[in-house]
Order: sequence, then structure tokens, then C-alpha cells
Amino acid sequence: MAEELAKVYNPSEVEQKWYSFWESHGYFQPNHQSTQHPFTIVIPPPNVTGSLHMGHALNNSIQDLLIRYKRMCGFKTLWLPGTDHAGIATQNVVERELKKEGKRKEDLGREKFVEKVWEWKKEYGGKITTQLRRLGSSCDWSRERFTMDEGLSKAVRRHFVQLYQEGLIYRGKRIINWCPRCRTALSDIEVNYEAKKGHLWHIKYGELVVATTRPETMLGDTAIAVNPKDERYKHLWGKTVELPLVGRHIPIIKDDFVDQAFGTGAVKVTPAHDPNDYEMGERHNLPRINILTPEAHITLTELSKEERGPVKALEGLERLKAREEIVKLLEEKGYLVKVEDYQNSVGECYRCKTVIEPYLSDQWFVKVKPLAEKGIAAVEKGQIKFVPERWTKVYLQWMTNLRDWCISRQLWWGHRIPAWYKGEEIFVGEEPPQGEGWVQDEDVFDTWFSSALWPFSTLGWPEETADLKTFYPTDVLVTSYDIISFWVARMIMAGLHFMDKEPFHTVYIHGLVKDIHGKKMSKSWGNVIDPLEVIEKAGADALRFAFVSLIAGQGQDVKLSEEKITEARNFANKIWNAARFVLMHEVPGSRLPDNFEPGTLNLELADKWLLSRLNQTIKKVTACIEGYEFGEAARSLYEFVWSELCDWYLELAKIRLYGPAADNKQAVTELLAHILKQVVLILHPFMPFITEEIFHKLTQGAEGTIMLKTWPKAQERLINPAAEKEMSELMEIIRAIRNIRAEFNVPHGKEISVTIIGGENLNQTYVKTLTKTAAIVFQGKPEQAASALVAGYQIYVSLAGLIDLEKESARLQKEQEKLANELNKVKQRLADDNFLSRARPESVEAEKLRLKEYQERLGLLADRLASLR
RNA sequence: GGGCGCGUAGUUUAGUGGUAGAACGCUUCCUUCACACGGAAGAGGUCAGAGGUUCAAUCCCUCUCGCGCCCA
Repeated sequence: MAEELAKVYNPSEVEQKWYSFWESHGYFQPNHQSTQHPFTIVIPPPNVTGSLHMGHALNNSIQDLLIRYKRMCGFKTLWLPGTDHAGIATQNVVERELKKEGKRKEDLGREKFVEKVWEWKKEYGGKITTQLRRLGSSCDWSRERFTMDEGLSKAVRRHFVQLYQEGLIYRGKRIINWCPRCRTALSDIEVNYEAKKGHLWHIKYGELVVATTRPETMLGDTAIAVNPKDERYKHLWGKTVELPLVGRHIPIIKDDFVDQAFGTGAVKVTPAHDPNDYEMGERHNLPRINILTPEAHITLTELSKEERGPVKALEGLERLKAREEIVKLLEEKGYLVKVEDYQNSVGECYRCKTVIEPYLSDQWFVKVKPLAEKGIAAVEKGQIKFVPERWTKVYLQWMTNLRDWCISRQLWWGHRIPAWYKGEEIFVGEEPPQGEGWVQDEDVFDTWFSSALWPFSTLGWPEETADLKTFYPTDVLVTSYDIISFWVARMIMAGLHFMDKEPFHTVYIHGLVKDIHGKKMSKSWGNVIDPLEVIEKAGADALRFAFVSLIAGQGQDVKLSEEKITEARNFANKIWNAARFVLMHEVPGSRLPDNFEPGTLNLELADKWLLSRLNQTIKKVTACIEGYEFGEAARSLYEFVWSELCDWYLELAKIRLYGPAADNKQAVTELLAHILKQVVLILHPFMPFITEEIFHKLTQGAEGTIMLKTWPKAQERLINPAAEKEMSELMEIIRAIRNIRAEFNVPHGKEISVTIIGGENLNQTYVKTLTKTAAIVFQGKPEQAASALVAGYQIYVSLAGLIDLEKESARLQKEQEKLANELNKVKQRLADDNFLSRARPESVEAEKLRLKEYQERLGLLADRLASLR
């Protein structure tokens, strides 16, 4: 007998052991199958400041499942890991640290601050990669990358310089989204719009009344606009009005943009503080007067001396405070006509939720249109497929409505823009310019400007490395739908432009992890489940299996609960105990050869049945993984292992294992070992740790790691419909007898006698063992018996002294009712000429069969009932 | 306003043009030698509502209601 296993599986004892075993042996590296076709995934790089949350856990469970599967299929498999420098987020974290010491980053200066971030990164940045290891992720850590590595930084410079040379990058003063807290520009998609309750202030401008949600910006008004179709204001065209408080004279202009139904139909125009007003300003050549500092405090420096005087008190006020004060002033001076409640949508910074300020400043932009066109074409032509398919539309919609991408950020942490200035001169290049007096641009790039290159910068681009040649384009990108626009679209554009080849052929989009009620997990809700705690308590395998089995077909959000994790943990324990059972009965030295052929054994019905089910399961699981139906694959494995293998087969195997015949014992133990081996192989991508542990116990270490074993191929000739049919009949019969035992409270230990009319050819041993039956006969209807009709057999369980005639009659009547109901439906259908003439002939045949069957069963039921009376 | 998704047992859900499946929870029984993180049996569903297509709709189409998300 082999080594005895613990009664309860303890994941924490084995998981870390196996991970270091795998990593130290280099099994995650692609060189094990060096002759095969490559299969590559690049990890969506988590923020270097981050720690593992459930979103990562789901995302990486899926990637690892694919990677481990492909590796077993013999691909030269690379899963390339790394982290992202996450400009704003990381800078914020370190700034917060500084704040604890009472310092601001300006106190350190740029160089010292950036040094500090690097230090911070060195100390804490590895956290998430350790955590990814805990999850079992089989990433090739020897190729780990960071977006600010020298190589990747070079790639970013190349990215910028080449686009600049191609005329796809320009610098200019534009209205951008400004976060006054982060004090940087943001791209359009980094702003989240929230519906907020606000007010609409109606203010008298000369003889006009304008409505505005932002009265504080009036200091920068340079026009009033009305719609040219608006007859109400025809008489004012071309005239000027005096701007209240400030006294500036501003023109009344006509512009189609103005919505006649908004407020009074006349709007104030503030070109420096509103994107639409900016456009109007462009069309009408209006001056742009900036009235806010980068911190969004009022500044009057662009006002003339005369204008400044009356509003002097506002200088330096924060924007909301300024709003209050200006409203107060307007009211005092009689300019305020009325105030209405108004709901409008307010942009917030996606990092810190501060209200965004449309702000006029010098920034770098990418002309995305030409890049987007390629990105659209690649998807339309099917070179890139989204799974599930519906995300294609989201992607295309976004790509067709792109505006130029603002890529400069006023941060210190990030890739410094490789542009230098000397007076009016500008130099753009990968290396600094020669000569004196050049000053480099202060700004850094949007982090996404570097992560757009991730699928090839990580492989060595712009160098033509061997890795780049082998592994680009990558195969599948696995990510959630919330970064399709941030990241996926941009990688596609960059890949097509720089590599002339789409970066991946498939984008697998999964949902977000929510709590059981579909609510987002957040600290303030208190509904966060920490993946590391789960791994600690239930094991990484359980967490992974819980996730994967929760994945539904359409990429819905995943609702995670403690219960689901417990279920998965219990499943791991079930697998463990099945293995324990097999190993307990293992015949010493009966190690399975690689070419073990189960068909050569002396097989009986249950064996044939299980082999058939196993091969069906292999087929199903393989097809599901290939078709990205991971949830279905997991459910099918669960069903096979728990119900078919454990609940039925192992119980039937015990007949031989605990019985007298020694030769049968040999066959069943070998078969069990074979089955277990196959099971752990197909489970391995789902639950890597427990399967490695069992595989090692089973093979006594002689076959090395399970990771590099070949993925089982379904053997068609072992698929046995006859055996499946026979077994399922037996299972029905057994269930029926058990049901009778339970209904009539037959004591657990008491053996019964059963009659199965016509059941001579059934496997009696199975029925006897699983129903505690002493004797089975095949004819004669016993008195004092409960009966059942299944699979065409009449079954009688003798219950002398136990039968309650009332109860049995009630049971049968219930059955009769149900059947009569069904029979009626069938009769109706068969009486319908339309059905007979139009339904498929097979359907009609099936109905006729059912009619016959129901009638027969009803007849028998009636007999039975009559005999009870 | 435009778009997308979802409404199936108490809960979370799978699924299919032809008798609706599971898990958890619940009820009853069982510490039998793989497992009580277990086994056996059972109760529980007008498949959101209304129309339509069809011989036949939970499934396809339209509308309504409810929930969620994205974009403007």
C-alpha cells in the first residue's frame, strides 16, 4: 500500500512547495518545447503600486488556465509578466508617504522625488508579483518587464519620435481636461462623468439674460452667443454688452452650437474654460482669457487693470468659493435674475475623483484618426476577434469617435518627453540634442502611451530580438471590458502601426468581480474579499476554480461569494479523497506505463461506462477551452469527478476491491490509477497545485512535473453508448429502489427483496450493493410491496410489515396524475393535424413513442393501484 | 438622448425551438472502512409581463416594466 494521505486536503502545505519547484526548474520558460509553435500571452501589467485584488485574481486565473492548457498541448508557451509604472497612481502614493513626513514633492525637487519613487518601487513594487505567484500563475519571470525599464523606455521614445516624424504628433495650446489636484492634463477617457445636482444661475448681461452653471467663469467671458435662427435676439446681432462686475464690453455673436431651449437661449462664452466655448472662440476669433491657476484658484493676471479693480476680492479664491462670492456680488448689484435647480454631468478625475477643469494649456497630442482607421480595419476584417463577440461593437464605436489623444502629463514620475527647446527652436529625438542651451520638456507621457507598446516592447522592440521574432504577434489578450478603450484599442493601433501586424488575434473579455448581489467590491461597502486571505484559508486552487466555474457564457460580471469558494474548496477535498481512495488500494509497483491501454484489461460494465464518460469529458473540456467557454468546462469537470466518478464509480469499484476475486482487484486498481491520472491532467490548468501533488503521489515522482505532460486526447473507441445506456438504466433503477427505501423508512441496515420484471440481464450485483438488497427475482408480483416503473422495468420492493397501503396508494396516485397530464399533452399534439403534417417526422415519431410508453405505464399503475385495494 | 447586457427554484445561476438542470440553503434519514469540506432521499420553477412568428416558444421577433453598465 502506498503512502497514506491526510483525510482533509491542506492546500497551504503543498502550494508554495510546488510553486518554487516549478519556478526553480524553469518550467515556466518556453524552451521546453522548443520545436513547437509558439503560444504567447502578455499579462495586463498591474500597477506597480498595486496589491492583488479579485479582479487580478480572475484575470490571471483565466490566463494561467489558457497557458497551462496550451503548454500541455505542446506549444512553446510564453506568458510574459510585468508591471506598469502607473504615473498618476504611483506618484500619488509616494506623495502621500511624503505628506506623512509633512513634506511636499516640491520640497525635494524633481530629481530627488523621482529617486524616492524608485526606492519605493524597489521596496514595495514586487509585492504584486509575489502575490501572482501565490495564485499559481505560470509566468516566465525570467522575462519580467517594467514599463520604465531601459528597453521599454527606449521603445517609448521611439514611439514618440517616429509618430512625430510622421506628422502624427503635434504640440499646441488646447482645452484639455485638467485635474487641479493631480495638477496634470488627462486624456478624454480618463474623465468619468457623474450626474450631479447643481444650479442654473440667470444673470443679466446688459439687456440680455444668460443662464450658466458656472458663474465664476464669467471673469473670462469674451462673448455672448445666440442661435442665428433665434428670432428673439435678431435685434442684438453684432452689438456688444457690458460684462457685469468686470465692465468688459463683449460682442453678441451668432453660432449654431447654441441650443435655443437652454436657459434663455443666450449663453456666455468663455473660450479659456469650456471646450465648446473654445471651439466657438476659434470660429469667431474671440480672445481667450484664463482666470484660473493650475490649482483652480482665481487669478486676475490676464485681466486689464480696469477690469481687475471691481473683482479684486476674488483673487486667489478656490473655484467653488469663488462661485459663492461671485453669486453674492451679482445678487448685491442686482444682476442675478433667478436661480434654478439643475442637474448636469460633471467630469471627475479617474484617479482621485476631483472635479475636472477644462483648462487651456500647451500639450502634446497624437492624431489618432489614421491609426484608428487601421485598428478598425483589422477588427472588421477579422484579424482580431473579440470574445464574446458583442464587445466588437463597443470597440468599433469607440474607435470611430476618437478625438486626438493628449499624451503629455504634468507629472514627475513617468517617461520624460524627448523634446528639447532652445528659444523658438524645438528638437525631438531619441537622444538629447548636441550643443548648449537645450532645455528638455518638463512633461512625461501618459502611462497608456507606454502600455500601448506592451505586446512588443516587452519582447525587445525596437531591437529585433529573437523573442520578438518568435513571440510576436502574441495570441490572446485576456482583460476586462473596462480597459478596452484605455489599453486594448491603443495596443491594436500601436501594434499595427509599428509592427505592421496586429498584436494578438483574440481579445478575451471577462467581466468584473462583484459581490454576491452584483455590487462592486469596495472598502467603503465593506464587501471586499481579499484573494490572499482566500488563498490562505481555502487554497489558490479553490479560488481559481470558484472563479472559472462562475464564468458564464456572455462575459457577464462574476458574482463571487464565500459560499462559492467553499464549494470549490470542498471540490478540491473531494478530488483529494478520490485520490486517497485510489492510492490506498494501489497494488505495489503497479506504476502505469505511458502507453497504458485500459482496453486490454478485463473490463466490466462500470469500467466501460466510466471510460466512456471520461473520454466524453475530455472531449468536452478540450472543446470548451478551445472555444473560451471556461465556465462550462469547469462545470463539466465538476460533474464528472463528483457525480460520476465519486458517487457512482468508486462505490461500484468497491465491490471488486473489497470482494474476494484477486484478479479483478488488479484490473480495477490499474484502471483507477489510469482514470485518476487522466482526471488530474485535465484538471491541471484549473487547479494546478492539487493536481501536481496528486500526480506526484500517483507516479511516485517518476514522471516529473504534471505541467509538462501531454494533454489527454479523447479516445473515440472508448466512447461506448451502449454501456452508457445500460448504466443509466441501472442508475435509474437503483435510484427508484433507494427512493422506496427512504419513503417507507426502511431501516438503514435492513436488507430488502426486490423483483424486477424482465431484468434478467441487468447487473444484479450493482443493484444489490447500492440498494442493500439481499435477493432479486425477475418474475411474480409480490404482495405487500411498493412499486416503481423505470426504464421500462417494473420494480417491486417487498415491504412485509413495513408497507403502508395508504401511503403507497397516495404515491402511485401522484405518479398517475403526473403521467396522465403528460399523456394528455401528447394526445393533444398527436390529434393536431398541423403537428402531424408540419413537424419534423422525427418529432412525430418521438411523440408516438411517448404516447405508447405513457399508456403502458399508466396501465401498469392502474393495475397496481387496483391490487392495493 | 444613443447603445449594450440582464430578469429562470429562497439565493447564485446553466441551458435549449419539442418533459427546465446545477450549486448553496431547506426537510428527512445515515458516523458503512476515500471524504460530514461526506452519503442517500426529498420539497421547491406560470423560465419578469403582454403581444407576434411557429404544428410547437423559457429559447426567435416586437413592445412594456424592472435592474445594471457604457457613451453623449
